[in-house]
Amino acid sequence: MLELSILGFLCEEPLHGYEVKARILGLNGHIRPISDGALYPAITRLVKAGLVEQRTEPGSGAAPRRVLSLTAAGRAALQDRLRVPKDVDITDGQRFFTLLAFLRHLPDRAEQAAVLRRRQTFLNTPASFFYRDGEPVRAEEAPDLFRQGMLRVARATSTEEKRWLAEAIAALED
Amino acid sequence: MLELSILGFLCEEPLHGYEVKARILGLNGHIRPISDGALYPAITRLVKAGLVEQRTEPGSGAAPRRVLSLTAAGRAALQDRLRVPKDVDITDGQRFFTLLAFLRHLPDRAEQAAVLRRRQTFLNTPASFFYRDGEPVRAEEAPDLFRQGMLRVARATSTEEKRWLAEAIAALED
DNA sequence: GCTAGCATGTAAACGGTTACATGATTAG
DNA sequence: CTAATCATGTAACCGTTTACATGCTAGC
Repeated sequence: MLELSILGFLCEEPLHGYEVKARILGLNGHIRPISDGALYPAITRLVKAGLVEQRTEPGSGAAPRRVLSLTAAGRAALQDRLRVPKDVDITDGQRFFTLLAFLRHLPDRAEQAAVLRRRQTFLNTPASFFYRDGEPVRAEEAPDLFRQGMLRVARATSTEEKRWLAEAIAALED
Repeated sequence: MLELSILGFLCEEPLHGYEVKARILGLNGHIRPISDGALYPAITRLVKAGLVEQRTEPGSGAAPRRVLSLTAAGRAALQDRLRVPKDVDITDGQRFFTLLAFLRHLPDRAEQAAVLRRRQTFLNTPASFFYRDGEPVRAEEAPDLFRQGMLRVARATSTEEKRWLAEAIAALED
């Protein structure tokens, strides 16, 4: 997931590590700022795998920067990860949003639509949230105030997401 | 987080591991079903910490069950985790929802309201989501279809959650 | 005879956080 | 002079996933 974000941002333009961190922060808000201990090892992995190239530049008032850019292999890897997401990436909202953030880098609109349709299918399978004795729980019959809240918020999210998915898929298939 | 769920479910009634797993599945839907490799070690940790007691019963048509129940220390630990959630628990939606699921086990309504208020404060701090150059990005000006979708869904979620929080806090302070 | 569900567990690998470490520049 | 921001990195630890392992019962 972190690797996907790094590849995604580098696909737009070359950046140094610190900038990547700032971009990720801007995308997520300050929910879960990414830590250095995750970021720099991830970059090193991508460089070793030949997906990212680096050249060192004098830093603007600080340590020298490692300016990173995507290689051809890196671009291909990014597109693969977007095209063939793992099931987890489709079922976990958090991950799916990260995927969405970079889905524009998939060149083919049909392939973009296919990813959205996978998510749509998941959201439409029953039992994707909050079941009790095999039956979906309605907000009114939730055992307490707090679970009622969970249900309300979950329902609002899912409703809006389904609406958007339908519109977006239609638009991609214009 | 897993430990919180285990403590939370055991607070309602004694259960064996397999049942706990089923409850967690019912709460999350089949998004991220919890794995055995996470569940059983977590139970063992809680037993070692004296928060959970176990007695073995013959299984209904299967291996013998370890029936788990909360100790007094376990109940206290659950309430502590609910009362004094870490910042992560408040800022991460996923974690906050898990917390909500068991918040009814906090005996004091004022303390329940305090937890909700912490979440409310977080949701109202600017920059909690999707910023660019220090400015919040509006859905219309998002760079592409997909990020527009992210924003729409995020906004719908946050709107509904804020509305519910306001109502719930008011209700708790009746 | 086989599959599905019940029920428990372990070991390796992975991805991430936390804490530690360094050092330079700029603004108050 | 001190805090914030820029900029990079390592090491220990932690919780989780994935894969492996076992074995019983009920229904097809």
